[in-house]
This record gives sequence, C-alpha cells and structure tokens, in this order.
Amino acid sequence: MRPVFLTVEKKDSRSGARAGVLHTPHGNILTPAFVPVATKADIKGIESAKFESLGMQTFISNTYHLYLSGLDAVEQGGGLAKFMNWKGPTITDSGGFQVFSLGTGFGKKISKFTPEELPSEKSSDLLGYRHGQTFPQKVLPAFYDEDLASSHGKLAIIDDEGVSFTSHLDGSLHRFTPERSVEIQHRLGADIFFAFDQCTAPTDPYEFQKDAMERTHAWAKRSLRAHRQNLDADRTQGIYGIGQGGQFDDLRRESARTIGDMGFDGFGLGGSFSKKYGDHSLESALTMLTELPSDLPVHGLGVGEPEDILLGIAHSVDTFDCVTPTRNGRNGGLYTSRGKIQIPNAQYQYDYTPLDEGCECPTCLNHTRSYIHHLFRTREILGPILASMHNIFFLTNLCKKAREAILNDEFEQFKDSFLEKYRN
RNA sequence: GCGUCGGUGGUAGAGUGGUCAAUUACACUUGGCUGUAAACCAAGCGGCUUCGGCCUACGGAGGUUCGAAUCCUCCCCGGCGCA
Repeated sequence: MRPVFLTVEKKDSRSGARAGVLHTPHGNILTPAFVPVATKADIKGIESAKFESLGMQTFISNTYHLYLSGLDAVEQGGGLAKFMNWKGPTITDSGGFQVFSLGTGFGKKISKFTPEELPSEKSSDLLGYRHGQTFPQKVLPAFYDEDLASSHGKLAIIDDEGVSFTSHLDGSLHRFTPERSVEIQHRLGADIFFAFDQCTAPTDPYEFQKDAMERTHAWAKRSLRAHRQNLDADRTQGIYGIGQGGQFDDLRRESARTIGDMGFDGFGLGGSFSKKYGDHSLESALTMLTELPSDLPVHGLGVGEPEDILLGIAHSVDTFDCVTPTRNGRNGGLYTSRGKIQIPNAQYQYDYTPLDEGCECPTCLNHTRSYIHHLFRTREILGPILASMHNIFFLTNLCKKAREAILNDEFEQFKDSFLEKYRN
C-alpha cells in the first residue's frame, strides 16, 4: 500500500468531475480540494490554529524558499507539520517553479542555456553545494548573463543535470538537481511532494517546450529513483510527477503518458496559467487528463481563479494550489459570489454589509466591508489578514460545494449557476 | 509699530526670468495580481479638447520684460526678533 492514494467516491455523469478521498499518512483530504500556499512554512499572516476554520485540509510549502532559510530548523523541529503545529496532511513543491520564475519566466526575457555554455568543471563538482559555502571563484563568469543580470541581477541557469541559481536573498550561488530537491523534500517531510521539473510559459515556442518537457521527464525519473532509494521516506511520503508541454496538445499528451506510466503516486499539471499568457493556457494542459491512469490523483499547480478551478474539476482535477487568495487578499482583492471586488475602493467606505452576503467565514461572520476598507486605508496589518482568511475560505468552500454537487450528481448545474452569478 | 524671513496644486515640500500646468513624496481615483523575490506593481490626478492645442493657475492688485511661480511696488496673511 502506497502512503498516498486516491479513492474515487463518485463520478459525475455529465462531465469528468469526480469526488474522492485522498489518503495520506496524516489524514484524508476530501476532494476536490483547494490547497492554500504556505511558501515559507506559513500562510502569510495566518497561523495554523486558524486553518481549520478556513475550510483548509492541507497546504503547500516551497522547497526553494525553505532551503534558502529554515531547512535545518524545520527538520530538527520534527518536519513541516510539527514545526508549524499542524496535525493534518502537508505538501511541498519541488522548487521547479522558481527555476522558471527566477530564470526564463522573469519579465518577458527568454533565454536558454545549452550544456556547452556551462562551466567546464564536471557537474559533480557543482552537486552537493550547500548554503553558506563559497562557489569556486573560477566558474563565476560562466554564471553571469548580461541580459538577465540587467533585468534583475539574478540568474537561474538550466542544464540537463540540474539548475544553478543565485539566492534572491543574498546573491549566493546554489545548485538544485532532482536528487537534491528530493533530498530536501525528504527532510521537510511533507506527506506529498513533487518531482523537480522545468516549468515553462505557455507562450514559449515548440522546440523550447519540447526540450523542457523531455528534461522534465528525465528529471522525473531521477526524482522517483532518488525517492525509492530512501526506503524510510518512500514508506511515509508520496511523490507526484509533473507533466509539461505548454500549449501544445501533442506534447501535453506525450508528457501525461510518460509521467503517468512511471509509477508516481500522483500527477501534477505543470505550467503557468496566468492570464497574461492568454485565456486558454489551462485548457490545453487539461488535455493531459485523458492520458492518465484513471485512479491517479491529479493536482493543478498554480490554478486558483474560481473559473479555472471549476474547469479543472470538470476535467477531474482533484486538488488545486494557488497564491490567488492570499496575494489578492493582501492587495485588497476579495472574492465574492458576485465577482471580485477591490475593497480599498471608495465605494465601500460606508458599506456596512459583509464582504460576501451569506458567507460563513470568520471575517464575514464578524466584520463589514466598511471595516475591512478602513483597515486597508489605514494600512493596518489586520486588513490583509482578514482579507486572506475570507479568500481562502471562499476557495476551499467553492471546492467543498463542488464536491457536494458531484456527490448529488448535479455538478454541471452547480458550476453553471455559480459562474452565472460570479460573472454578474 | 520697526526689522526680518516666508506665503507654490488635497498635504509636505522643490523650482527662483523662458526647456513649468509646475520635480518629488504622501494623499486621492482606478487597474492588475493564477506551483509567492508581490502587505506588491502600474496608470491617472486644474478645466476644455476636432488630441494639434486652447483657457485658467504658484496669497491679492498693479508694474518691468518679447516672456514672470521666479524681478519691482503696494496690500493681505503667517513665523521670528526688537519695542
């Protein structure tokens, strides 16, 4: 028996939607489920004691950030969950997204580095590099790229072996490989973690996507092998493989088949689905679902707008993580059943109704729009906190209601009526 | 009363003859945020506009000058000092 597996309770008769139970060593996750992001072992502004009241069943933290600061403390503190005083399931992401967001995904610049552009040193010299050590001086120039340096002074360089990058915190040089990412994630000790991948933007061209996809496949194999070699971790942690392919359906299908056949405990829908890349980047990624083993749990990485979550559910995605509730919340954007609102806007100054009529989150049960508006205007820290709490509840509740609808075999109806109201 | 320094857009505060409808910050108005270098970022912020400009503005009124927020005179208001 694997440490993580899905049992499907009910399949919708008119769509691919399904309701299930994702079993983990620290408890079950009822799916579909929304998974808030706790990048650095905290959901910004919200302590773990509040999680349950927000409808949360789990959360996802980040390998890249925790590796740069706090890894030893987390490990010695008994792992991510215990460290945070959380009893339920936990998830970590591999750091693959940062390879993208700190590298080619930064701004609009696209750069690709071939192995011959890399340092002449054998890659083994670069492996095992630890935070705090000094990188060999002679390889430094090879890591410096004028083009990228001018835009953010930092760099992530990809080669087939792994990724070299500079810390966004202090500029120090580091190296991630699939093996290293897995090792760190073993030390973080989450119930579910992800294989190291190369994320791309949907707008990247075919050859680039194909290259990244094939590299991701090779890294997936290595991530899985590294996991199997740690017998203890393999018994207590589940590993998800990630598929890529950008907007190209043939690549997406190939990626799903390849990753789906490797023996992972779950599948991560890889990519970046921001609207700035167009309106259909998620749809092409969803073509992957038709190629996967039917009982394999599927996670949508970075899928967090209500429309996208419902679209994902309709295609049998089980879990979703995203920064949307927390980042939008901190910046004053609130989800309501009638669409998003900007609470700092003037029109809410004397609006003494709840953020969302009928919402049962801790924020709405106790406070008015006027109050939240006031907290944002005065830049009080409570504003972003209450807003984040509401937004998290909104999305976990959306998934909860979708689950109930699926169990009642009325998902399509639920989805349509939600969207009609949400879009006004 | 005398002397002195100063009065600039919602606020603070630059500018001190033309490149000024006026730097900058805050405030204000509105956008954006999809595996978090984001409690962040961006745009706008006198009126009108056929978008080329036009009009009204730097305490008030005059004046010098081709040209004044900037120089001069008087008035009003404020700070400080001396009576």
